[in-house]
Amino acid sequence: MDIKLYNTLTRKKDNFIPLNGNEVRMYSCGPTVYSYAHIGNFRAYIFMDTLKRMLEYNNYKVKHVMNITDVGHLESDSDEGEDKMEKAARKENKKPYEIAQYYTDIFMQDMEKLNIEKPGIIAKATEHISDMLEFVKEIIKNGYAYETSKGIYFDISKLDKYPVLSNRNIEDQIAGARVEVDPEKRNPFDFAIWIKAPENHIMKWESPWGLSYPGWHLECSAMSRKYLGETFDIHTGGVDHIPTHHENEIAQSKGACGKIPAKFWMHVEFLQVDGGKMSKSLGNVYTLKQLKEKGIEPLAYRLFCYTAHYRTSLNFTFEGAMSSQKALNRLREGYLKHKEGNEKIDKSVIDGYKMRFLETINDDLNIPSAMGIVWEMVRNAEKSKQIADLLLDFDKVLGLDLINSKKYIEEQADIEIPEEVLKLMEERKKARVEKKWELSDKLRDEIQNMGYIVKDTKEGMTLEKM
RNA sequence: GGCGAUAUAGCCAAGUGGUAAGGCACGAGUCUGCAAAACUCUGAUCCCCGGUUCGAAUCCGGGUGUCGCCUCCA
Repeated sequence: MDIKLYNTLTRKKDNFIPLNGNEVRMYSCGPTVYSYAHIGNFRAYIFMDTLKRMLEYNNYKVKHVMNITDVGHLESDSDEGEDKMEKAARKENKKPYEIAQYYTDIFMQDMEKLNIEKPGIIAKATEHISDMLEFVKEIIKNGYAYETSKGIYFDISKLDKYPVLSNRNIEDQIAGARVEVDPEKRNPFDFAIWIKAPENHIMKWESPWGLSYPGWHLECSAMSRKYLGETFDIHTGGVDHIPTHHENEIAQSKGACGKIPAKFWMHVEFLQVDGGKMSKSLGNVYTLKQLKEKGIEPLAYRLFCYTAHYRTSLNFTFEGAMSSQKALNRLREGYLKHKEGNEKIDKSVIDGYKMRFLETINDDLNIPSAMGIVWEMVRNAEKSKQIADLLLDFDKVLGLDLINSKKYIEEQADIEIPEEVLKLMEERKKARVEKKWELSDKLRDEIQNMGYIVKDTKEGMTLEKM
């Protein structure tokens, strides 16, 4: 079945056909590991993972590369300010490499909690310095770069077209910009591909221009080519990458190889918080850990991301995240009911679900719409193993780890209960047998005051931590 | 100022020409001694104005609001 994907390069949904047979080569812009990744960052990685799963569901083999930026990303996405890594290192009084390792580890753990499949190749910038240096030399050799006192700059006037991803008019941009232009640059939008290191700079390498370090955009050009070749199928990132990072990446690759590296450029819209931007000054930059503290599982956040299409901005609120947590719990219970069901469902119904699901995910990864089908199945009054199996099949794309539903439900119930609460439980049980309802209600209140909610089910009393 | 998005029920949101998916909340009901949970049922004509069309949330024009990028916070 045809797959359609929205391509920022062409500004429309294009038919997706891999360049090389059954193999899809995909590159995703990964994190700059100078701090904790927040839920906005993870929206992008959840998208990247779901896209990859969708392609695999269509029987493609996906070769997936993600970078880890551990050098060269300056405070500004262009080439102003201090290196983010070094700034964090100074602040935390550690070495840049320690900072990188620490935040990379946490990042990978968070990825796992979100059930994001680890990309086959994870490329660290600092481990590819020689590849990048080689890339710079090629750009220079082809006449697309020049040296200044600060480093090697890419000369965008040598390109047939810049920018290619957006319709910006360079002159208008310059007129509206408030940044002072480096007088050594030939064009205001020229950017550094290689930066000469100041005396006190820690991360630096030998090069024909002395001790220096790579510009941020360079790593993606060099590493994507190394692992995926000069041209590959898909490049993913956040919308913030469109105007500078990806634009410059394309410029560099054209400078070195004369080609736009990826056929499809796919961008995830931003996550908003409480209707506005997430920003440190507002104190609303949340991490997965903070969500967890409020009782929202990472997988519930994943499901939350599925409420909106990846190309529309999604408004995060704790209320909204809680609703996804509840929905996830119901989804798990619904799955288990089907798993234990014995109804026979007509094959045409099952095939219908499957066909609609495939159609909708193949239409530019319309997961919100696909979830509508999932709920329709879950709510089907005829409880059937066929539906349970199909839900698991769909979960190959959704990545909600439904197969472990039981485990998650048990984990939520499996809490340590203090002695006193257990004692009150026993008393209440007795009261209920004796039908002393007033006493029973009183004991329930007492237990609740200690932080536990009592539920009377057919199987007996259960406790839930508040 | 430039560029780009977006505006659908209380909230989060699908839906690109034929009379509005889904989730959560609310309300009603089933169950329960009661409650909770679970399950079932219930709600919108789609920012405003004008146009095209037999027919528009969906296309066009003009407004207005919100958001993002260009500029430090993603």
